[in-house]
Formats: sequence, C-alpha cells, structure tokens
Amino acid sequence: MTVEEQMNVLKKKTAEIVSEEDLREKLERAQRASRPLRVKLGLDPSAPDIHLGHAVVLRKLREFQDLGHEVILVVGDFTGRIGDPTGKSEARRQLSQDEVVENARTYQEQAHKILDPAKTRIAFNGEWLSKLMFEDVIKLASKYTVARMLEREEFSERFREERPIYIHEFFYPFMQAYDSVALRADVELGGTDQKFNILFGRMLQREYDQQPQVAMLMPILVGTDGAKKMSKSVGNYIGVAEPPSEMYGKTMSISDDVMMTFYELATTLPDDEIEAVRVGLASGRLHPRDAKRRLAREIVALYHGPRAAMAAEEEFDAVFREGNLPEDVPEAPISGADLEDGRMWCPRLIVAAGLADSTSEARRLIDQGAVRVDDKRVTDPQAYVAVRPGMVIRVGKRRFARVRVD
RNA sequence: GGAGAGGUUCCCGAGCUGGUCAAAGGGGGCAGACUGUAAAUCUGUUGGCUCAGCCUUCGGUGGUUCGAAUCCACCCCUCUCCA
Repeated sequence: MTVEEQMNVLKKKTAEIVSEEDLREKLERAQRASRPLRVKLGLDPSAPDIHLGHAVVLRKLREFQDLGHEVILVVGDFTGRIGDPTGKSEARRQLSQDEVVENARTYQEQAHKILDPAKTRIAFNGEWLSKLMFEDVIKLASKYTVARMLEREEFSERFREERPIYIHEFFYPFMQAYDSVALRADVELGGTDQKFNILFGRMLQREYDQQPQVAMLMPILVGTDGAKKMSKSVGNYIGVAEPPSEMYGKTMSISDDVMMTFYELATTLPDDEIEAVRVGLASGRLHPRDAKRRLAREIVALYHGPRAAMAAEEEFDAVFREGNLPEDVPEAPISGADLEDGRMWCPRLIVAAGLADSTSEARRLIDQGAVRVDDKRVTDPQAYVAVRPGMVIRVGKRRFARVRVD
C-alpha cells in the first residue's frame, strides 16, 4: 500500500494528528527501510475492563497492524502505583503489583477481541522505570518548568480551584514520556485527553536525540449517560467483555441525543450507512427507537456475532416491552433454616436473594411498588411470603432471582 | 515557622446565634407513571434495624451540657498569603 493510501486509512475518524507531515515522513522511511513503525498505546492498569471508548483507540491500532506495523501495549504497572491525574479531580488510588499484573492479564485478553494477538506486544513500564535512579529522575525533571506543567488543563483547573495537586502527579507525564523513549516509539495513540502526555513524549524524545513520535489522538466516546466521558469509575461504560443482553440493554439506555456519536465511534458501519440513519432520523422516516435497536444490534454483533445480537434483541423485547422473564434468571439460594413455617419476611427474602442491599432498601422498594413475587405485586412491607423453590422474585424491571431452597 | 480559610451523608454543597437535623438544595443512583427503549418527561425515593420506635453518622480524640454537625481543647489533613 502506498504511503498516501496508508495516510488516508489512518486519518479516518482520527481527531488530531501531530503532525501529519511527521507521520507521512515516518511512513515513507518505514517503507524504504521495510521496517514497521512502532506504535504505542499506554494502558492504565487500575480499571481492567476495556469498554467501547477504548475500542475506538484499539481499532485504530488494529488498522496500524493491518498495514504491517508493530503495536506495543504498555501496561503502566509502575505508573499504576503512582496514580494518573487524567480526567480526575482527585489523585488515583495506588495499586499493588499483584493487582496490576492481574489487571494486565484481563486487559490483554479483552484487547485481543480487537487486536491481532500475533502482532501485539505487551510491555510493562516498570521494566525500565524501576531502574531509574533518583539522579536520573532529577535530570528528567530539570527539563521542564512548573509553568509548562500547569498548561495541562487538569492541573491548571485544580490549581485555579485551589484543590490539591500532589508533587508526584507531576511525574506522571515524565513516566509516560519516558516509556516512549525506552521503546523508541514512532507513534503514540490515545484519546484527545491524552494530548498533553503524548506531546510530552515528543519533547522528551528530542532530549534523547530521538525522532519525536507522532501523536494520534482519537475522539473521546461519551458514556451511556450522554454527558461524561465513558469510564469504568463513573460507571457509564459498556464493556467489550459484557454479555450480549447487557450490552444490548446498555446501548438502548443511551439518550437519543448521543445515538449518532455511538454510530460513528462504536460501530464499524460504512460512512454512507451512518449518513442514511442520520438522514432518516432527521426526516422522521426512521423511528429513533428503531435506529437505536439497530445500533444495539451492531454493537453486540461486533463483539459476540450477529446471532447473539438477534437473541439479545428478542430477549430485550420480551423483558422490557412485554414484561416477561429473561432467558436465564439467576438462582438465589435460600437457606431452609431461615424459613419460619415455610415463610419468610419479604424484605429479608429480597435481601437474601441478592436483590437489595438492606432490608431498609427492600422495604422502600416494596413501598414503591417495585416488587413482584411470581408476577404478583407485593405492597405491604410487613408481608410474609410462602417460599417455594422455583418461584421468581422481580425487583423493578431489571432485577430477577429464582428461588432455590437449600 | 507565622497569619487566615476550610474538612458535612455516593458527589457537589447548605447548616454551625446548641434541641424542631438522618441533616436544605442540586447532581448521580433506584423506583413508579407515561411511552417510542433501560430515550425524553413527570412524580416519589435515596444510613441501618421486623421501622409510628430505636441505633450509628457530619476529619480524629477527649470535654462542656439534660441534649452537639453546631460550643471548648488537643491532634490530623487541604487551600491561600507571608517567610
């Protein structure tokens, strides 16, 4: 493939490239020397579930792989023990080495749903960062000023709002940048929120007389709430490893406003088909619900195949449009010893079945008319329920349990 | 080291001339209604406890008081200014 053709593939759906000229030059040089580019992605090891937001970046990496380039996933085992200020108003919790290794394993497994495992290398940045001496760190730190560090939105905002910024957080960009130096990265990918860190890598590579890496910044996907960036800690994410029904349901729960964004960033539909959906919605010929159903099917199919997507849709319709029970209702073991005369106080039963955290919460749910036992609504928080094996307790629309008596 | 401002329930943020405070308001979560879907909107709810009552919460520890998120002492932490 020619360099221009590669450029066209790589530019597609990418928010920003710093700089395009550098990328073109690197591609040309790589082609002449028939040496693949080394493309780096840093992974935060604190939240091991890969979600659709990560997938945007991973798909771009996949394109690099398909163009014959080399992908290196850098697991921040070292940085994970420091905490990344990105997108956080507070410093992150520090992780133990065991947690980091376990998370990395999960990451790798999930990333391979998108990446080509044969062309993916995993590296742990502790490998080189833990070898640096205090003297080395001081030298690194002497290359950058506080004022420049505060250019970073995250820091300046906290500074302005008089919220704490800990000194060690300033080292995060250095560490990530040093990763690029250690790996001699040609390209680093990340969300647009990673711009500062990735550019920092360019700066540091120059200091080490390396050709600065190209920053490839991918758009940020909003979460299911339609407001904040998709992230595990906010809890507004759709994970690539989630079961089809969960994925389908979560997609159906996004607000109509962000539907098109999801079409663009979370599916692999060709541009003209996405455009057709947009036009259909705008003209009113396409019902928003139907557009969202299709979106949900596309997303599920991407990770579980088209058959699972159809099945998820059928189940969704059965459960939420018709109010039926889902395919597999989780079993809740109830100890026979807790029964009085074969009966149990309803709030207690709900808690025992794992459908509420406390009897207080269960009482409230009953008061609110959310509880059904075998399709019969329970309205009295004092009620006792005759417990039979196989009976189904439903709390709200989404929580179910089938009773098993042990 | 000195001076000042703060630390409140999941988050933000009132309260802080002592009881009427399990603590306003907003966000988020959950539920109900409606519906076009786990959209939107509206309403309710949001510490625990077999619950018209009781128990534990307002940075920590002690104290004053019949009674403390509210007053006092000491300690810990954050921010600002000075050095």
